[in-house]
Amino acid sequence: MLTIASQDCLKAILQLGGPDGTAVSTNDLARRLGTRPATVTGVVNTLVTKELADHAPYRGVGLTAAGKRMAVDLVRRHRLWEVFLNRHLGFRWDEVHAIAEQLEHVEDAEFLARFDRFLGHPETDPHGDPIPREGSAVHADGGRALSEVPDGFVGTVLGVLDSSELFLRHLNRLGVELGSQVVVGTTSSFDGSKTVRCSGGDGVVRPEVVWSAETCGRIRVISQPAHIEYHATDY
Amino acid sequence: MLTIASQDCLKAILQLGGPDGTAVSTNDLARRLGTRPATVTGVVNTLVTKELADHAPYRGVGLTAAGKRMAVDLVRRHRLWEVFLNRHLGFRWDEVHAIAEQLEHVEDAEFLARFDRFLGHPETDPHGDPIPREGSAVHADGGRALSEVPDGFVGTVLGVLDSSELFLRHLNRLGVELGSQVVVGTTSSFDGSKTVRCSGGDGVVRPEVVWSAETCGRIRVISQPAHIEYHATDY
DNA sequence: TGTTGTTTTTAGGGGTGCCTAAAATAAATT
DNA sequence: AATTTATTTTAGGCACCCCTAAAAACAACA
Repeated sequence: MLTIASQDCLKAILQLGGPDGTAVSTNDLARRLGTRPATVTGVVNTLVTKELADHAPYRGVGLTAAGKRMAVDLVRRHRLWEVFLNRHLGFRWDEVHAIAEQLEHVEDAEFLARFDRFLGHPETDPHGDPIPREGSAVHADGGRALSEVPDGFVGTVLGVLDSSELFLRHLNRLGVELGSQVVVGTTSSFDGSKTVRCSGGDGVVRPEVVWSAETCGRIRVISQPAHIEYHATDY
Repeated sequence: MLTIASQDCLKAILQLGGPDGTAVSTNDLARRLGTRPATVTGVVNTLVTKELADHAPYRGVGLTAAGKRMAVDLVRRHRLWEVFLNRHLGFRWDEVHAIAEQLEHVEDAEFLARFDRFLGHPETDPHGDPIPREGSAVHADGGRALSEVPDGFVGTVLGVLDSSELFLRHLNRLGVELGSQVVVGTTSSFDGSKTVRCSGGDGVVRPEVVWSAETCGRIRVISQPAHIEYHATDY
């Protein structure tokens, strides 16, 4: 049985190291976990003892196979809870993360199996991130960043590359949701910002507005015919 | 913020001390918490420091007003989770307790408010125990033990006075559920056992069987007309 | 009252997770 | 290559929770 601090650390190593398992610095871990580098060293040592992590001093931390399995499972639980919070309790996508943080540490296998069934075996969380199946790895995301698409692009929002509350609240203000249809107008060669026309989840199209390069770089889209109607009143 | 061990201790003091707040011995607490008396003394000291408990050495432990408020809230959360596990995930009443133990420590107020609404503001848990409203005290149970009723009694199972897995599984074997109709035949003056005819939640009546005094003393019933039909095939 | 037996606390020690401050190492710059 | 800067670890403390063993307090009974 791992302590909560250890579990959080495991998950942070996975998330900062990316899918290929790049070694992560204790400094970055400390920032992510809201603690001090010295503390991280301590927690990492306990993980190394349990053979869940590798640690070459001054070279960064990585996960062993067993560690990765546990971390992925933690991500799975976290995202299942996010689905519950969003779909059944009506929390917005910028609110679900913090609460799921508390709930993800429930370990009971039978509970998780039934909970997953109750939710209908969802494939993605409210941010569009894939929910790994039991014992499997996190699969690739699919789609690409909105900042990469050409002018005139028409597609759908699949997910975000930044699930921070700050960014998600920004998207709420812009009216972007998962499944929103987007139509890109032009890109500024000065600052990379784009003019975008976007529909909400209800299909209502908003006037064309400018999205910053920072925003576009964090929105994951897939190209596909959009069902956007242009209303005369928008002009 | 209290640690989980402290919260468990707080709840145990409430439950062992009863509604009137009788002082509880550290020995009893240790048994209930699955730990040692010396450990309990330590945890209780931290609770006293936080002004959540009173402790007169060798005289037992009690709760302050603030401590009781927190303990009742913990009970409330525990029972809400039990309702979810039973109603939405299909766990039996003997299974819900252990899992709810893990879930009850989630503190987020907004989450709890919405969770309660999602469940439809339930009044009792799967064992028939009342769910205290936010900030309120646990109300009295109502009904009486089956061991107290006269021969010929007809009534309904309101709840149990012992929610241990062992006892609940015993009731499953007997086919007793919340809302079961019971008809008492006769009582043995030798060992206090009773002959009882009982219906399941589906209304199907089983043959008359003998329930031990131990069993009868732990089932809470209320007198009311039962809708039990006597089938000839039972004889 | 004194003795016996139970209950409860104190004493001492281990593990984890958190901190700050200082030392050690690595990286960057001159 | 030497020095400066940034990163990371070690060192030393504190709090909490857990244990066992021993001492102290209480309760019951002769």
